[in-house]
Amino acid sequence: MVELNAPQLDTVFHALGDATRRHMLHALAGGERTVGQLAEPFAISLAAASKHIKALENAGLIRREIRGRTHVCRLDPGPLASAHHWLSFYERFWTGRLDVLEMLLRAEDAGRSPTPEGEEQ
Amino acid sequence: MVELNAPQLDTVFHALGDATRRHMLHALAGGERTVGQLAEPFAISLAAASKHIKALENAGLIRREIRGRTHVCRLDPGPLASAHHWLSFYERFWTGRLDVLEMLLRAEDAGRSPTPEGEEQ
DNA sequence: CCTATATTCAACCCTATGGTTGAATTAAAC
DNA sequence: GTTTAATTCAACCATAGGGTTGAATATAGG
Repeated sequence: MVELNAPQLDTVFHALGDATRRHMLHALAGGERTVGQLAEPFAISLAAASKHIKALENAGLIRREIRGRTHVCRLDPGPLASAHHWLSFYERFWTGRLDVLEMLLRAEDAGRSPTPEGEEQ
Repeated sequence: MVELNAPQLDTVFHALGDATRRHMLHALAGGERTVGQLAEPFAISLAAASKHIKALENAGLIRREIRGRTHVCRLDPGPLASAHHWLSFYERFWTGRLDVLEMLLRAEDAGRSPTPEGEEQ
């Protein structure tokens, strides 16, 4: 999996922070879609949809292939995998694996100022 | 796990779309931190840091407890779990589980216009 | 009480974002 | 070759975002 650096995570999470774009990704999970097809469900102009698609493309979430006068988009799961992986770091906080949690906290928190003692009990 | 609705996913992903805020979350993975402690690593004003923290709080990613004159923040993993879960929908696209992928595509894509034939080979 | 500390509030600035409309581009269709 | 269709481009508008500074708030400590 490709580890995204900070600026790339910025653009990926930013792209995901919009319901229209998330909906477009979901549509693309069903296979290739043209710009027109992606725009169709929304009550916005094609130009606006085009900007959303460009944001997704910019984040690397989709790839575009120009076939004649239509632009065909397809999902590129790589950045989604990276975002998923980034979030996985915090997985121990919502699973019951408190043993792992504590170990990691000890390790990562070592060498810090007064170091608060509470540590999520 | 709490399923976040669209507006909540908006705020969560938006909050994650900033390196400063992601860094703050990472710090909070090490235990409780005050506003001052969270702000310290960054070359920004305390007011700016306060806004970032408010964005995280607004997204439900952190909780704040006011102890005297200091505000102590701690991670709330719930929304991270929801974001992670949201991304998991796409997991089949980056894992090798093409069998599952194809089944799901067939199911979800049923009843759609010309239905492109390519379907990510 | 007075002072120092921790944090927010308010006003402001600049840039980015998401939307619009109308013109431009490109290719398919006839 | 003219028309129609699929997209983008450019200019514009309003609002949100992230930053600043200076004043306000509230509490801890002498």
